Amino acid sequence: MSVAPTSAKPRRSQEERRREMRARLAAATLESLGESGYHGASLSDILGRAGVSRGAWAHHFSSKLDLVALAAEEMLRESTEVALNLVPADLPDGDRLAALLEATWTRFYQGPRREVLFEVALACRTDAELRARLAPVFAGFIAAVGQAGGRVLRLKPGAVAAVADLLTLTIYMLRGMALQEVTTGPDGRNAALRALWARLLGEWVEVG
Amino acid sequence: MSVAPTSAKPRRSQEERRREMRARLAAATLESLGESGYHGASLSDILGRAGVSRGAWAHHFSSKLDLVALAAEEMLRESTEVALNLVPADLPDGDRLAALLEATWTRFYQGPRREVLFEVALACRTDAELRARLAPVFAGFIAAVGQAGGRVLRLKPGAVAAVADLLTLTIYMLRGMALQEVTTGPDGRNAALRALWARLLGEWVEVG
DNA sequence: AGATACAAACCAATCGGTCGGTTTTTGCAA
DNA sequence: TTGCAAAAACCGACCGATTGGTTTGTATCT
Repeated sequence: MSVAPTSAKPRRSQEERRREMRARLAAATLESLGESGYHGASLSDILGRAGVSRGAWAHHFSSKLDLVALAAEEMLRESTEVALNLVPADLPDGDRLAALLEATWTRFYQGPRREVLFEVALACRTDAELRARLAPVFAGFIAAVGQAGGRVLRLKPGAVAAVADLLTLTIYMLRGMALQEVTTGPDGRNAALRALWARLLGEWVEVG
Repeated sequence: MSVAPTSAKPRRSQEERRREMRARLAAATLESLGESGYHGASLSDILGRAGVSRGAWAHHFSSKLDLVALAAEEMLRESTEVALNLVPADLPDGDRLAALLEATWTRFYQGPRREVLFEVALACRTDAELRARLAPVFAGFIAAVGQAGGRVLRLKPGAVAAVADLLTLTIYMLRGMALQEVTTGPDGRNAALRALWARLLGEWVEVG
């Protein structure tokens, strides 16, 4: 009787294996990066989380940096995707500008991704090789945010500033706020500050 | 003939020795942190820069964290001092708000201190002991900036926001801008953005 | 004399990375 | 379809280098 594999015989294809292994390692890397920081995310720690042997890792990656870079690239590319697919129609009526700001905040500057983002960005400063690999992806993300913002926002008549500039200021502001929360923990007053910023911003632009 | 010490006999007092040694180590620590990041600032690297033996270090500090914390504390306290002594009279006439913003930028978010500040702040996230030691000093710095700002800025009639909130938004903005430059290098366009922000801010507050 | 400041050899633990060997999948020839 | 060798996936022991930290001994100051 040629039965189907009973239990321990998944018979996965090599490509399937490869993809799953790399994904598992990348996920564990992000987890370790977020939990222990770039400084504490040792290879042993990552491999332990992923339940992957050293040999397997070596088979798929040429160095630790190679793994970290891939994980960061994947995360950034996903964020870029999200930014590009931002559609104003999804926003509720009423104060749409505030809603947009809030959406941007929760999407990009909250949750475990935020910690990883800061860790990796800062690590790029002192690691030329990592910077070389991630710079284009970072740039792509920034460009996507700018593109989405320019598509969604419209300058009010009489405004004295360009949409792109106001957008950059907004991103800087959110980023500084996020860094604050990374260091000191979440702070409820920041939500009020975002609302305030939306109100100020509303003097110059509107969601269209 | 009891001559004065000819050359290799400085005869420094113990307190003098102690202070100089600790200062030298702290300076080397900041240098290493700025150049190599928290991740790369090893004890060997620091001691090498300072030209200090391992034994001497151990005599003055109980651990690496002890040294790093002291160095960061000193730097933050100095910044706090600077913030507290901020006097609007020093500002030139003309666009005083823009001048104030620019002064804040160059004082706190430019130069080697900035890098160290980010490295240490981020390290605090994943190192509870470091965070415990530096949290009060960080808080003191923030409070000093707020106090100085509140003393220098005056709300214009009809403004809809509190000075403190606008101040916090400004700090967040500068911080996000600084983080950008940390990762991607200095960018001339940011100066124009600061000028723009000063103009927008001028709608609500004035330097008094 | 006694304490403090400093130096250098030394230590276990951990780091990223390598290496020989085993298991699983695959492509091709019989 | 089956047999089988090459290729790819995977494992864990092992490696030299480096980490933060200790220890033992000497010089300098009080």
